[in-house]
Amino acid sequence: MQDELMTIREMCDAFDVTPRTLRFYESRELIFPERRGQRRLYDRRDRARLTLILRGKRFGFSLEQIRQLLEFYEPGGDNLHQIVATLNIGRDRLGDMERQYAELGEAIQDLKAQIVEAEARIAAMTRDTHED
Amino acid sequence: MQDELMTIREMCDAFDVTPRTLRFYESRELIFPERRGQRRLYDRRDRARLTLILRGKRFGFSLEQIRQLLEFYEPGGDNLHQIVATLNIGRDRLGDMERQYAELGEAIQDLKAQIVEAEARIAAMTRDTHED
DNA sequence: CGTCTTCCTTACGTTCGCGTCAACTTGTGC
DNA sequence: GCACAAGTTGACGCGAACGTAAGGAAGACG
Repeated sequence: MQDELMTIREMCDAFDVTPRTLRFYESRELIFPERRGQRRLYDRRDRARLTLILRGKRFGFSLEQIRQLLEFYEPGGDNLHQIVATLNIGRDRLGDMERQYAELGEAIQDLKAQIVEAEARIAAMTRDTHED
Repeated sequence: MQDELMTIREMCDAFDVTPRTLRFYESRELIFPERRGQRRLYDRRDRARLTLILRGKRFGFSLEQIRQLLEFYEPGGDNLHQIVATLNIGRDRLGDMERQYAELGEAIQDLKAQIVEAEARIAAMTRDTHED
């Protein structure tokens, strides 16, 4: 059961990133591809993690924040203290994301209002032009 | 009508940024405070722009993207072509933000599910411990 | 066997967003 | 008048997130 292993190039093509980026994420302990000799091989789990990494980046999270989130998505520690700790990290991140979600909603409303206004200005200008 | 002018220090205290940050934003043409002699003085408009800047940063936008957004929030050009151009920039950003909003919503749901799962694991562990 | 391609490591370079001095001007109180 | 606080302009520094070039290993192919 090879679990759909992919080479670094296949990963780059699939996710639109460079090899350098994948190696960099690995150096920061965000992904842990297998090694067949020297070569890296990425499985389903690595792809899932990379998806979350790129998503997190789009939200403006740092790689370190994302690393903590990933840690949360994978069981990790086996003792209660560890699990509670990562749970709290998850809750913190959730709080961040919910705040950001709410704020983004407002920003979208503001921007929409501005767009409507701009459209009105354009309508007025073209109307004036045609009535000239 | 002084329009509530504030010094750089008052701005820093109000927005929790450093003077360096405000001067840096100015160098990147994000804000344009008046000058009384050498000293900078910030009015209501500058504060509104700074609010949008800090908000944009929280969303992970670059200062350049934010600059374009700000350009959109202020009339700017007086000819039709200019206005249409900035309108399109605004629409692009709106699209970005709406995509991000939707994705963030999903991410929040995912994370919530993970948290519930982690809570269940903790409940099971403590129950086992107490039943020992 | 040599060559080609793909990957590897090492390491220095780059951009963004400021932090951190250093040295100078400018009101402000005493 | 003179110290002092607040502000100013360079200029260099720094961490994050990669880009990029140099040199080497390793399997595939004719």
